[in-house]
Amino acid sequence: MKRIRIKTVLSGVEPGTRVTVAGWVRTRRDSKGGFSFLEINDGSCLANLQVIAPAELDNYAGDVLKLHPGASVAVEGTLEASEGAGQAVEVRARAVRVLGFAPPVEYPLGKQKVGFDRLRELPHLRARTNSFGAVARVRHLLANATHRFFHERGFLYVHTPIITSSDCEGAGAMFQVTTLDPHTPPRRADGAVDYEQDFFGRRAALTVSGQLEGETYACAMGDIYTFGPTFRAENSNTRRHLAEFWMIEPEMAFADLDDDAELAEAFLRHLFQAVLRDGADDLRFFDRRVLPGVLARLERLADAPFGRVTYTEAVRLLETSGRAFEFAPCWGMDMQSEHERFLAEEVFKGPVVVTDYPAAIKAFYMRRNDDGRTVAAMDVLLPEVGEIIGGSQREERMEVLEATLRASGLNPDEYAAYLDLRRYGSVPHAGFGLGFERLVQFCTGMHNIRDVIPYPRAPRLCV
RNA sequence: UCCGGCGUAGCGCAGUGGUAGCGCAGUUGGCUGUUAACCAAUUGGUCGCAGGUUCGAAUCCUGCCGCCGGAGCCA
Repeated sequence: MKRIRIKTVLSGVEPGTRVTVAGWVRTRRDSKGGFSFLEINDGSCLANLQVIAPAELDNYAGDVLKLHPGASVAVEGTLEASEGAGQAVEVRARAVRVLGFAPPVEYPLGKQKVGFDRLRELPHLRARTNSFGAVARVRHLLANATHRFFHERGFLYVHTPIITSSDCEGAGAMFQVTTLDPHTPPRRADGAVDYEQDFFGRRAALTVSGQLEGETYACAMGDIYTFGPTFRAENSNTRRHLAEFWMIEPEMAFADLDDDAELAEAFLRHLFQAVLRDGADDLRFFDRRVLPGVLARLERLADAPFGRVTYTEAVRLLETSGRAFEFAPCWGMDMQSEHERFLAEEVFKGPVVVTDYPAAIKAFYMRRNDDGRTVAAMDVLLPEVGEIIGGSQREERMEVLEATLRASGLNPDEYAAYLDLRRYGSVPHAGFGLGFERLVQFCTGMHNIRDVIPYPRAPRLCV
């Protein structure tokens, strides 16, 4: 079918031009003046295209008057300046071809309001709503802006594995991958399941992070990034967690924590500017219908310089703030979200990078600082959301890394490959991780993370 | 996982012990270059499931299931 997208039609096609558009009917209004109005949406943009379907059409009574929300049509006609007030242009149809009717009694997305909860039960249809169409477009923009940003800076996109051998991933809750029969798995003499007979000859699971594999490529290619799905089997029931989510993880060789923080700041600013530039219509929709103020928030952040503070200074700021927190701040604690928000919203009044956390509350791979009690870690905190990025300079000194592994109760033998990077031509390197859905959540103002990914997976949710 | 809230018509909701309601959608009719169209009529419910208290339960109690919010964990 030779069709033109509605986005294109609405962005400057000359009145008088013959066009063919195709899409789904949002609403139909009949006029006794001898025609019907059809509002058509094809997903290319938020706006609908108004179609004038004259009663003279052969199939007016037979088809057009039977169109309801959800029906699909192809319309051939002429673009005209609109006589009505709601739109600049409209298409006067010479032919309306029905591709598929949508029975109004059955179709769940009519003209009535449908809540996000209900739409979550209809993942195959919810992209046809204004909200989820807008989310899908913004999500695409952000993904595209991510690749552009790293490509322009010479970062290599590395595809890290989805299935990993669990031995090397630490103790997080993982989804096991197996082809063994769960009822009658092969057993070893001691009664344990014999994973040597499993598909991979050993236990395997879905990845929780591409970082370790990303580091191996950074320690050969220089600057790399990963952008792929990750999986956590934790029983988290919150509006900020998914069992399957996408993560962006850059990793830079010959880089320290300062380089890392600079990259994070430039990256976020690039993303905000890209979505403001290319997603303006959708952002206005979110600002109007989802979260008033989300647009101004993005505009503020797109140019705001990031604050910078060490964890130790941050705790002092919290302690001397005079603010009564639910959890009293003290050195050594993990920062609560109330603390993070206070720092970003009231102290720095903008994004802030907190660095050099206590070693005790951070992962084994983060580089020990000379003070012996902190590590070169950073979190980027945003107003109103808290942490959006977590990163660190990695420990590149083999003896220190080995000692930390042991102290963490981990077996260095299982990290042989990771240690090899330090054994052979070790270099300082640093990176961070950004949860993509939380970024989409932040930019759209959508409240629940399950509504910014097409098919959300969470405890008891795999529709 | 813990705490709190909710579950009533296709959808969004009201109804705190006495015959189950409103709005939207649907259907029918009317009207109109309409645009969240409007006006009138009308269809539609085993009140999440199971048990209990009571003359009587959507309403009170217990258990279960599901969803939402907050917390923890984190991204």
